[in-house]
Amino acid sequence: MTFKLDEFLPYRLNVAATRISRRFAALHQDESGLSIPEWRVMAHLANEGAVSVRDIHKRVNLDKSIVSRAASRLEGSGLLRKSAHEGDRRLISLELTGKGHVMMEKLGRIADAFQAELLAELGSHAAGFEAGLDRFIASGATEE
Amino acid sequence: MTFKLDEFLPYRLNVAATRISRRFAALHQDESGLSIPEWRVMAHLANEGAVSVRDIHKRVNLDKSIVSRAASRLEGSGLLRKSAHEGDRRLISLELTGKGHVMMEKLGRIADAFQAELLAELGSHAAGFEAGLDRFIASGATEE
DNA sequence: AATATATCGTTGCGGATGCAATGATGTCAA
DNA sequence: TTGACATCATTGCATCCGCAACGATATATT
Repeated sequence: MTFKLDEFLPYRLNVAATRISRRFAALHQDESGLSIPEWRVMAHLANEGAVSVRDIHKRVNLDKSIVSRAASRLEGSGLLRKSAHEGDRRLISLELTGKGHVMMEKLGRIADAFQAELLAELGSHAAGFEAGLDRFIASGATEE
Repeated sequence: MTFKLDEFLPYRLNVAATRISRRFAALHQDESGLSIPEWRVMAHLANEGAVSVRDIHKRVNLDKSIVSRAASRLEGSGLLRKSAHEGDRRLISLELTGKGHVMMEKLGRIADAFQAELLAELGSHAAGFEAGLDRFIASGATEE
């Protein structure tokens, strides 16, 4: 048996992703209480303004149902607002509330600091690592 | 707002890991029917012989409960055998059956081929990518 | 205009996950 | 020896996830 799990890229990638996610969660969890899907929705809205569930679903690698439920929870917490899209009544516009913007202000800073920390850990391997990630992310992309 | 989700390493890492896992699942799923936890347990047993639930839990980044349930399913499929550890009756020895070894023979080849494919996709970035993964994997390790 | 087809968001449901008991067994110290 | 504490595997339970309906609305075709 030549195969070694420890050297298997899918396994290694999964372990690394899990650990990094946990480290990041530990940094913001107390303050934000956001789950990963909630965090992604918020982060996307912070940059994009008013957007539909479908837009987020496509841009942020989350199933429609997950975006929908995350949005409902965030609405319940007063972090975002849902409103009818004028013109196409199938769509729903999601946008951050004032409270949501305040939170994302803080989380953005925490995230930027963490990103810098990770890049420092990568050191000279950062460029190669990012390039590799790009290839793997592109490899399974849902083409449109 | 300076923060961009697309450039955020935890996000990128998660997306890459998910896509690679799906690609690998698509390669072996029809033949094996194994979930990720089941695959990890099998792969570990193929290399290590008789081992306890706890050993796998520590070596393979899975919760005890997940290992336990995966092992029960695999036992039901006739791929592994549970037996009492002589000496310490708290422990349970897990080991592949003949059928399990046959399956891992095939899966090992599939996995090796996929690994080669991924390394080819990384091309010149492979070394940097692996080095980066090493750092991130080490960074959250459960020290002992 | 009327019907068929496509798209959007939500919800149901089966299964997986993670964490905290639980019961059984081992170890250590008085 | 006895009792306190640690360790192991399993199980319960709340939650989350992914997929497949579903109802509502838009678009395309005739």
